Amino acid sequence: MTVTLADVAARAQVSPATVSRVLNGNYPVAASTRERVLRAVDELDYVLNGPASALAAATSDLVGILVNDIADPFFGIMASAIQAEIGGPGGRAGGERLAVVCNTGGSPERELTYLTLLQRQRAAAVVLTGGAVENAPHAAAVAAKLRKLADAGTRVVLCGRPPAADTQAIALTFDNRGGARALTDHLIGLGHRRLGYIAGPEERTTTRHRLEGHRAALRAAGIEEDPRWTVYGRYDRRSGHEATLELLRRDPSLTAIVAANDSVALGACAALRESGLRIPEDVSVAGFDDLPFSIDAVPSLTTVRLPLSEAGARAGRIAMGREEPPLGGIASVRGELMVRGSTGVPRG
Amino acid sequence: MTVTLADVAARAQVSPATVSRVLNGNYPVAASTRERVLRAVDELDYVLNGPASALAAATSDLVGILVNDIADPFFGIMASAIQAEIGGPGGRAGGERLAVVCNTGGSPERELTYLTLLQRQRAAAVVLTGGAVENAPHAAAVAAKLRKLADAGTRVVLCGRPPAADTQAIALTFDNRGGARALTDHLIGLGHRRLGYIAGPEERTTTRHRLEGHRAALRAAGIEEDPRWTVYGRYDRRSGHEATLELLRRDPSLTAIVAANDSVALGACAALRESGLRIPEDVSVAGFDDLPFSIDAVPSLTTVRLPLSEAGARAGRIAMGREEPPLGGIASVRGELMVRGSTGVPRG
DNA sequence: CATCGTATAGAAAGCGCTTGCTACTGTAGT
DNA sequence: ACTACAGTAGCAAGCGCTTTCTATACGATG
Repeated sequence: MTVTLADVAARAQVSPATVSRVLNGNYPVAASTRERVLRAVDELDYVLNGPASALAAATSDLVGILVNDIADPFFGIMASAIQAEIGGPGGRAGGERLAVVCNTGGSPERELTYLTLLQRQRAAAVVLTGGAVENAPHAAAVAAKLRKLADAGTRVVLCGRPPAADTQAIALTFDNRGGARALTDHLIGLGHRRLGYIAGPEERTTTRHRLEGHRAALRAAGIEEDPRWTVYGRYDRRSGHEATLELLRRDPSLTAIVAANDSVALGACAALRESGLRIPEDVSVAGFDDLPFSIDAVPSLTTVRLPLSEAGARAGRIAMGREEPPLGGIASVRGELMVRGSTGVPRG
Repeated sequence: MTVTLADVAARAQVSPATVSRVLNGNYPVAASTRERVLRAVDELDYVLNGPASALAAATSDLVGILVNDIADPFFGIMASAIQAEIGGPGGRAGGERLAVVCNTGGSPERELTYLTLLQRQRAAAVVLTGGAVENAPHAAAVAAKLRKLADAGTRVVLCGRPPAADTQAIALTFDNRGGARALTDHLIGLGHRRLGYIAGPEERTTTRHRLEGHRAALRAAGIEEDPRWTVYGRYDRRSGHEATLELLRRDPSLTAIVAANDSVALGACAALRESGLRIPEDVSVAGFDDLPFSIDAVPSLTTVRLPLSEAGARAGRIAMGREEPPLGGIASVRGELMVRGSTGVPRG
């Protein structure tokens, strides 16, 4: 029923081996033969059987991209950049690789499941994006899985994620600590002394690093932090909204709110506005990531720009072996402070 | 080197056939045997070889999701919902399916390439999202490909995309015409008579349908449209920004601007503000889709809410055969007008 | 006690492709 | 003219799994 290599071979009057070689182009085939084969392929409308080919060759042209939340532009932008580098030419079988993004939803189990599924498919490469979960057993399980993938010849790259110990995985990490430090330094420079902080989920590395940067800035300025000033939440606007109301309840005298990311900051802005507070006259707000919509917020959002596209593109190239990995396999990517309208000198 | 089924079989003292049956669970195996096999699997840390299994069984557990732009939350949200329905239990091999999203970047060629790649992998199902390109040869090529996929047993579902002729593909389309009509009716009801329209890329069905709805509303109200009132662009904020400046140049007397989607509307808002115009006092602005950030815009955006998650979930379920397709294989999903702060009665 | 049905396990034939090796040309080197 | 050797093409052995068909063992049945 379905057309196979053998059918093509018969039609082109050559052996299956020859057809395979024409298709994979890694063995000398006379021009006339090649043309005859290609014509047969065309006439029969032949499509290579991926699984069969992967089985025989012991490799596949699948590349996996793991993201925490595909509905979040933060990941969407990175995934897009990674995929753009991978989809291109340079591979087997006509240079096409199937770059697929897998949505873990931030769940450690799903992350592991997807890794297994990719291992099962004998993926050519895997790129993991986003912060990791700080949970020893899970981290160990992931590390073990990555090691196994690497052993099986799968290239592993981490993008915007801390290095995994005992793994040959290349890591491109964002300097979340440094960015957060710069951001809070900016606020302190404006004169703020009472700053609320809306953190992400407590168990994620990204959350911890950003919070650490924030606290380092406070400490450096000799500001003693009130435990009430930190609220943990999720990385979405809803969380920012709720957390802001909570912060306001705990300490109405706050003059600035630093959010875990831009979406959270937007939610915070909404909550402040509903509470009758002006931004930045009454309360300054800062975000993180500099997603596209941040500049359109009113007032536009002061934030830390992360080179999502650039980092993703680089990760993609490394995954394809088209760019040298950084020395030591680890590179830190810095963010850039973007001072805009949502931060100003505190009232009084 | 790598552990195979045979290794597991040897360790468990059973035949490979038995191991396979334990793993696939579709054949009676004595409890004691099953347990012995599972222990061996565990001890050897065995991972099924996907390609081999797909080859032998002539099916795979891969499900493809095609999106136009993964960095756009519109697609991210849909993809997330689809994937959530697919990743779950219910399939072969432990109920795990690899739901992968493929980013076409809106390019017809890439769309076709991905479809071929998925066909090559013998995907279990394919979900295509987003508007199609209105280009006869390409539409025919896609339809042909979809037909072939269906013939090979791949379930094909279109989500937020017009039905494909001569294809058994199930289609869940958004009622873009109706939504746009309601939106412009609302504006006209407020008293607007001079409305600018920022359309998406001219060749997409979504663009055309929304524009048609808009024009139908104008016609029904007896408003004669000035050709200068329509500008085509892309579906991003930048485009909205540029197009707005262009519209303002062409006709400074416009009192309302209807955008192709929310991102475009946000760009329009920014441009208006930069031009010293107030929203909605001087100019009203309306979007489409009701993405999460739209409610946080200042003023919050009047728009048409599309049930992205619901439609995606349904498409996912249909793709998995867990829900009956709609009668006739086609269903139209309606949007809901969300009247918010960005629209008001025109000045004067 | 012979017969049968049922539950469970194994043997073995592929699934469609890749690739190491062998075989056959024709041309170049001596 | 004879060997040597590129340049091509074919043979055939798998890759690791699924599945049909067959075999065995048992308890139930007449």
